[in-house]
Amino acid sequence: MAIDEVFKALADPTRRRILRMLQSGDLSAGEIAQEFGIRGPSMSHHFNVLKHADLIEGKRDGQQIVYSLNTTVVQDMLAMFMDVMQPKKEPTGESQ
Amino acid sequence: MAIDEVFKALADPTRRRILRMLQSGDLSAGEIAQEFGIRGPSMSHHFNVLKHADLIEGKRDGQQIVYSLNTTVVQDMLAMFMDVMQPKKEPTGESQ
DNA sequence: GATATATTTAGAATGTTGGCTAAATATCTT
DNA sequence: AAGATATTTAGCCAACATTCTAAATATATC
Repeated sequence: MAIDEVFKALADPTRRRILRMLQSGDLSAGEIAQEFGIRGPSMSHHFNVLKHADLIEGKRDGQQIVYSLNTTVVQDMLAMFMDVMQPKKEPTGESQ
Repeated sequence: MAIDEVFKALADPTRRRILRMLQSGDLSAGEIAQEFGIRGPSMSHHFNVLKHADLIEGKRDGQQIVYSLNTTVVQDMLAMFMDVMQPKKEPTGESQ
């Protein structure tokens, strides 16, 4: 887990939002992408950054890639931190 | 406190190291800069980013600007987080 | 007030990032 | 195996970040 990668990954609001989405459960690339006004390839890039930071993990399930949070101690702290800074919402939670 | 500014500020290893240095007490711009192989103006830029993120505060004392951590709740969490990720050292602590 | 020291501001150079489109790959269905 | 759907890879470009040098500002000292 390269600390530099983690902080760089967190520097982007889109990626932080992806992490927050995954806090409520696993989601496919498409399900995540849907919530953003961003094309697939750009989303794919964000997934890659998060994977390299070891913050998420992707598993193929049929045609889709299902992403899940890597919940190690550090990443739990991170989740905590992100909750303090910006609580996640219930319904179609969206802000930043 | 703009969350986006905070995460961007933390994205740079030089700035994280500045924060860690200040965890042990206030330091002047020069004292901080001394520890890095980076010119004054570049350091000044980093101080600015940290100030805008409301993570540090600078007060003039004679010819020098003395910087100190802004220790609010969030920033304490941040310190905690950074300690987990990368404990600070005692003597001429350096690694980052 | 002239000179020295500490820091910042301004502006340029270079590298990185985040978005895009087009094309490739993988899987599923017919 | 042809076509549809989901995702990634490759390559491009504009915007932003990090560093630099030169010059400006602020304070201290002679």
